[in-house]
Amino acid sequence: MARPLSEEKRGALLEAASDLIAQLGTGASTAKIAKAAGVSEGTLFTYFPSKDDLLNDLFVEIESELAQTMLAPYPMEASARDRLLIVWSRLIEWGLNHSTARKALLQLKVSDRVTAQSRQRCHAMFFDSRSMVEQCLAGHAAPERIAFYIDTILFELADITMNAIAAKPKEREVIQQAGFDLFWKGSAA
Amino acid sequence: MARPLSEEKRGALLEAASDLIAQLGTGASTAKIAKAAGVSEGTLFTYFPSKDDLLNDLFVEIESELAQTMLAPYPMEASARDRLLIVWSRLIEWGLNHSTARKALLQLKVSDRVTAQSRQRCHAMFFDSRSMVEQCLAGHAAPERIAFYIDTILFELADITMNAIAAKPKEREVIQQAGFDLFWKGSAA
Amino acid sequence: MARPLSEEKRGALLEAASDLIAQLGTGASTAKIAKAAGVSEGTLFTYFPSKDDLLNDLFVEIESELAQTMLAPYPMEASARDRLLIVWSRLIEWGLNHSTARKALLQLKVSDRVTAQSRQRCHAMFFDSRSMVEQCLAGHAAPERIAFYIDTILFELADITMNAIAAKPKEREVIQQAGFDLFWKGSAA
Amino acid sequence: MARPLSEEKRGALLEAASDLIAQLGTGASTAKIAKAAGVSEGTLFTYFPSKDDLLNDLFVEIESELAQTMLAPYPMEASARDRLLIVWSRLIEWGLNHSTARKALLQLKVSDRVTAQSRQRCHAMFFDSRSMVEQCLAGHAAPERIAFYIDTILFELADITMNAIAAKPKEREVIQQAGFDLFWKGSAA
DNA sequence: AATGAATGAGCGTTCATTCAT
DNA sequence: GATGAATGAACGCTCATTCAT
Repeated sequence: MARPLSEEKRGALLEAASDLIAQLGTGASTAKIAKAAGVSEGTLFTYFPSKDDLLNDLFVEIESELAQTMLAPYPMEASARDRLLIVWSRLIEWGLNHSTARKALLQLKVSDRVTAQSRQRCHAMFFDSRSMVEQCLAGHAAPERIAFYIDTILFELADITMNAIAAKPKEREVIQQAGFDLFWKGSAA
Repeated sequence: MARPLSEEKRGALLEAASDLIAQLGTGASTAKIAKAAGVSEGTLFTYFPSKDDLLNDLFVEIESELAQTMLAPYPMEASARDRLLIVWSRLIEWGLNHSTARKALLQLKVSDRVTAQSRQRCHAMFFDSRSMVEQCLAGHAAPERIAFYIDTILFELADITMNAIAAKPKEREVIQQAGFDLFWKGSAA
Repeated sequence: MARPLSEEKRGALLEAASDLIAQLGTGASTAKIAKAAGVSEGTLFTYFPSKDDLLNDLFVEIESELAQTMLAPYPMEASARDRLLIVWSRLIEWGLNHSTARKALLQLKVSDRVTAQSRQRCHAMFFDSRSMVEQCLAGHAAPERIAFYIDTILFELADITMNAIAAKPKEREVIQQAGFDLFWKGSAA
Repeated sequence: MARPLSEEKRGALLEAASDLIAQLGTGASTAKIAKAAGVSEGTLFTYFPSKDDLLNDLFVEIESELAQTMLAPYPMEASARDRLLIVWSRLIEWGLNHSTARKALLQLKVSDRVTAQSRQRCHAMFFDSRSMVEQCLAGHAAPERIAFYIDTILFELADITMNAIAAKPKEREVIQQAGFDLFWKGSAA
């Protein structure tokens, strides 16, 4: 009976990959990643058959964490705007608390080594959150534009806003609010 | 005397670099770029002392083209909204007409091989366009947020919009308008 | 665990380097050296982090072998002149038996890629031999010139002598003796 | 009628080559040498068909200058020892006054790109000086060893002595004398 | 004759991956 | 399962030399 794969090592590898990819881009070498994770070069390949697999798994892992965060319960009695504001705040907060992961994600999104399939898988993980936001926008935005606001604008606008906050951390409150206002007012029918 | 540097070859190299970087990221090899440009590997380095120089020059080149496009005259008698709509349309049109350049730009922006200095140089090239947009927003948006709307939101939102259009080219008109509306309504005081 | 570094391969690399550097100078390529050693190009760099390291290690290695040879016991009852003659003979013999190593050494000494530190390390390895020679010269040479004779003249004169022998191997005995006589008589007070 | 080759440019190229080879070894690039000489890369090759030719011509040039120096008249009435001392002094003085040329020479001697023919040509240039030294040693050294002393020892010993002086310039007088004494006393029959 | 752009082989080095231990 | 030595194809870049100007 062989030794089982250690979840701990897998995690260390993903974290090391996240750090190094954030820093150096997807060109970060497997040797460096393995070393940063405290395992040998060969071990990386028992957890991820190839570097592409590591990249894709990392992408899914990070998106998955974000999706989990978004899934936390929302106060159902709050107004649509207020619930959407919570979505917005969670997005921003997660990004600021996971800035390396976010940087890594940026690199991964832009790389053609992350497959369409991985992207699709991640998209699916946001199904519930998406539905929730859909409800929030239901009475507020033009129905035919709702898909555009959610799928195209919301997350990307949050990303932009986070970049602005990252550049001027002291103005976080103001920028965060300005970003939300832009989205809310801009999406009004 | 001797043979003069050929602007044609320089152009071919930049174009080849643009294509391959759009496709493969900044990891695209100088050998491939030279081959695609129809010159020998060594020749690349007579035009660009190093790959980093090529990357930076390409970045500046692309941004410069975009900046030129934005600089074309605007009808001074048009309303603020209409003039901003022209800005928006030019941005989108340029992006759609130069989709590889835009993809390459995306990769370059995300790479730390493009220096702060190059980014600064490009930022400066948009000074006039920026002033113009500032005037458009003057009576429309809250004064303290105008900088945020221009420096952080406008171009990035256009990028997002272009991505959406690229994914669904048939809905171009609709998406382009939805993006503009979001910006205009969202930025109203 | 894993495969241990093979002392055999390291040796083969150093020997191949010695041969090729003797022949072609320090410009001998790592690819040629690896091939001559029967390992792949990459393997060279698992044994020596860089070509400079290889060069320095080789320098130290060769000097070390020579130093070992010189360290063999000397008949304590022999006269100063006779003991010095043994030093001289060992020097010449080593040189003739290791003519490629000696040629390589010549190239390495002349290269600025061999660091001051490596040279210092090697100098130190001859400390005991140096002391012995010092004793031999003690009653024979002018005290203020002993350092000059040892540090500057002895080894270099042996080198010159070896070159002469290499050019006319048949006259080895005569040349070897002539070289020694020059040193012994020339250094007399 | 084509433009004649300029002796000035040829000289500048040889001098630049001397400097750079002294500094960087024979690996110094033709481009750097041309630049240092203030001519274009291509021009180097109208004066020297190949880098090997440049190397060989430089070797001959430097040796030739030294040979010229040695050829200056000697006081015929002086004793053999005194005349030999003049030879020795000129050798040392030339070396100290032309330290870059000497360093370059060292690199060239050790390189297999300098052909046996070039070496032979240089050897021949010292014919007269050699005869003169031969006369000086005639009544002093064992006849069968005179060739060894002249061809093998004299110049090389001077080289060694110069290195020692270069390392400790303040002790020039002492070292220069010690070197000569070693040669004179060492070569006595 | 002079120039320097053009060339492609070669350089030292890195890399993802394999496999003996 | 874990290790890290082994591999050889690429990589970015340099070079001696050629040749259009």
